[in-house]
Amino acid sequence: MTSKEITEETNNQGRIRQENRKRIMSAAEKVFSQNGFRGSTTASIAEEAGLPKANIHYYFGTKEELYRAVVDEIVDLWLSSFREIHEGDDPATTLADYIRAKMELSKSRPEASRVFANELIRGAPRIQSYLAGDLKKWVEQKSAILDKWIEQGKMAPVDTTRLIFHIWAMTQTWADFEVQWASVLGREDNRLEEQDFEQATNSIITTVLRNCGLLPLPERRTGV
Amino acid sequence: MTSKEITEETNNQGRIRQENRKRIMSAAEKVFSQNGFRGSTTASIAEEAGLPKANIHYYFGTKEELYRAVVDEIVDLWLSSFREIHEGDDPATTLADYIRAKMELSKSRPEASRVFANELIRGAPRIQSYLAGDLKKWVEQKSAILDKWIEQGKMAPVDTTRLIFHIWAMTQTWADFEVQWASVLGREDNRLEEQDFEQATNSIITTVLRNCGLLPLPERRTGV
DNA sequence: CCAAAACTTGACCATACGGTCAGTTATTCA
DNA sequence: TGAATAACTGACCGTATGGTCAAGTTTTGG
Repeated sequence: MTSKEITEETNNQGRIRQENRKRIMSAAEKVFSQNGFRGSTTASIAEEAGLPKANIHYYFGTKEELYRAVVDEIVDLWLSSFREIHEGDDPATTLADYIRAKMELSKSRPEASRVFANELIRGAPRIQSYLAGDLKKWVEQKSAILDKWIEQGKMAPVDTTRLIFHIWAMTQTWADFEVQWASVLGREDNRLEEQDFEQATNSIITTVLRNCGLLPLPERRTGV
Repeated sequence: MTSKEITEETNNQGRIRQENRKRIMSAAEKVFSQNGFRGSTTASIAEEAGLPKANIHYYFGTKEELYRAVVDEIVDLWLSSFREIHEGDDPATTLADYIRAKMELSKSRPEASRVFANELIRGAPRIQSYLAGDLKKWVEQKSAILDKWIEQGKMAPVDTTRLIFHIWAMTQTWADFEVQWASVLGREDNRLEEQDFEQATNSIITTVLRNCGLLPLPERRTGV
């Protein structure tokens, strides 16, 4: 929610409006995630929301406006999920926690992740300023702290910017491309299970911590 | 190209047909990658190809048919890029080579990668059989060989299936979400540069090899 | 050189789509 | 309770879209 009409956000004021906007945005997130902006129809969003089409336009004017509201909410969610990292923190714990938090998002909000992915694939016409602004700053800040940790000998030297990028790639793939991994793993209905997310989380944490010299290398088996 | 009408594939037979199909499919790949199936119009594909719209329908009947032709070609490309791995091969070299090959594809055919990504995000209605068939088999074969290497003490024990998934995630992110990384890196026109791909490739190789115990852990700096 | 086959395309059609609006019903609050 | 405000929605509109077609032009192969 970008700061707009916050006036009536509490205490029954515009209660119906709030509820219906939420309902419509939830339906829209689902439909947009499956068909992208151009491929989604206001009629199908209305159907998903269980409301007549004109109602959607009553609350959101145009399809573009509705889409922006959905994307803005997702961007806010993304940004708020970025924990603060401080110079004094423990690298291994911090990295593992961050990976867990991102995986939790992939599991709980896969549609949001896919709307975002759709937007990126299309060249991100609507979130350019977010990418080159808030997100860029966040990456620079975080990688600066990681670099400090390296200087202080708290972790091994790595390319910290790419480290962050690749953490995102590995965590988001489990939301965006769920069907691919579920199919390859032979899961029913092409949906991943609780346990798949846990196993993936562990695998990513291990990979990242080993890369940063924060986990001892496992012994190789002695040849059979 | 799925084996269809191979008869007229050489020697000027159907030369015009071949050339125009190629031209249209190339334009279609570009348009589909940006708008997905439902969001792409035959008119915009025609414009991109520099041909009248009716011409597209002359060669490909329906939009659906054209889309399938494009997706089939991409699936073939993907499958053919999977190098054979043999039990006797050297793990470090093999893994590094595979990562380089995948990154080469991300750099040279980003649109193809995005069409594929679009299809996955939508739940892969058209490539389900490929995912659960050829691709599943490929992953099982490859991870079996990696497991053998682990048994033989040639590399450290890791979750080989997730290893493969995460290599894909890290390599494809540079094609699918190029605009995100280019924006965060502050690149002009939001396009990645040659050097970005090299750096990313090195980072992924290092990450994977360290994870498998195939690269010595770098020394930590002694505290400042 | 010629006729058959392949290719080309402007004009057209039915449908789907985003969006509007006027008339109605439900809610709020003094 | 009543009047003002907010919410609701069926019917409608202009445009965009996928697809067709018939009339033409070009290419092919004997």
